[in-house]
Amino acid sequence: MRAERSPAESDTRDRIVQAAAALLQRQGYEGASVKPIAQAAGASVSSVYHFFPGGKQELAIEAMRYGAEEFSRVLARGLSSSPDAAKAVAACALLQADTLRESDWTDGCPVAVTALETVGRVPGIQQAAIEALAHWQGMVAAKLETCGMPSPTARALAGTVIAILEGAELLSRVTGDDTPLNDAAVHLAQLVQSSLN
Amino acid sequence: MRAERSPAESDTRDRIVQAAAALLQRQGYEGASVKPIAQAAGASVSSVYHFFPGGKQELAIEAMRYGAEEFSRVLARGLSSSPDAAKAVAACALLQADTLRESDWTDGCPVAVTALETVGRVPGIQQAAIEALAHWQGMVAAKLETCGMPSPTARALAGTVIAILEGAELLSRVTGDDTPLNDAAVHLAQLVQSSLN
DNA sequence: GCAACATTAGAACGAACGTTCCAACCAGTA
DNA sequence: TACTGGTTGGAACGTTCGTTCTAATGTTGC
Repeated sequence: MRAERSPAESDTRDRIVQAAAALLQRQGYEGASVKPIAQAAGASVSSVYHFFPGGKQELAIEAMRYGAEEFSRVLARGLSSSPDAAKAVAACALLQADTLRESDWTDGCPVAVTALETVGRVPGIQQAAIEALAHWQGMVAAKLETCGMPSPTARALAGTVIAILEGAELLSRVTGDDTPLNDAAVHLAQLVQSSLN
Repeated sequence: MRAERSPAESDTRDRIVQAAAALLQRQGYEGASVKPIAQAAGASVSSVYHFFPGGKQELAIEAMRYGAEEFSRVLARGLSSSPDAAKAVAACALLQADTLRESDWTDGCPVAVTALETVGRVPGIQQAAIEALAHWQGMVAAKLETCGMPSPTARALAGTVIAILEGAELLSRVTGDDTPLNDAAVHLAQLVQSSLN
């Protein structure tokens, strides 16, 4: 019937990537082992190695890319929520707080843990993390420029905005309390506002 | 001769804790295994289990406390570097950038990776992380209050200050570039300054 | 010297790790 | 029906994990 690619198998590959992304952001690279990933995806270990001949490392890189895109969409939604960059950036923090709270403090940034854990030891993962962070920074910088901020200033501030989001998420996840992210939202707006003057 | 406690054995215990702290912040909880820790400490595995009957978990908790105190000293040095809270907080970021750069991006926050990795799964570690973060936040808040900021405002802002430090360190470590921390220093000063008005 | 003690080296444990392999399973095509 | 090629289940590989155990090793007080 379908002549897309195959009957329904490529669906398995997607499930594996999603399950890997979920486990990676909860337990990190070393903590998320292959068997539980396959189990969570409703697949078998052989399927994992069939679709990812590069093994766990290749899967982790693709899972990180997948998670990074998901996070990009959340960021995009927050950034487009208001023409005012200060309000938009604050909305990102609040959106993140919602996502995090509703998922019992599990669905956060898919890059932080895995990247920190493997810095300088798994180049492919580090590279994927760098690209994700740069992409997010670019998104925020673009928003800031639409409000008249000069490009270099915007890039630097965007970096700190990402840093605040990452740091506040860390605090919120560890303490199991969304106060840090909510406070960060206020301070983000304040910082951006004072930079636009 | 010495009647302190014992001849030189408790020195071994300290070395184990230090080695564990170092490996934990580089590779996280799952990534830092017991044998390499003992090896790095110049001790044997039996010594680890002799001093820490609770095993890896007990060792990790104490190592995190040790690392957290070290980080507290860096923070204290930065905070006392200027009577102006804005400048003092910025100095913390620059100090962190120095430490990180000089150690080839390894000696950073001893809490972030391990805590994120074990959120909701190793209560003892999470608790130690919460205490460390709260302590640092308290230090920053105290500094802000000396500049006349009301206590609740200071506490909230101090939380975001810690978040920025953590987030910027994440970016710097992953990218291997101290630009995020240097930019964060500028924005930290700016944020605190605008909050003091 | 000897007994009592804390400390250590090294082997050993079962469990879990990432990975590989092969036999069975399906589609779709002839 | 047979054949083909992508997909899967399950067993098996060697390695490493955290942990335990037993001797041997100091070191301290008598």
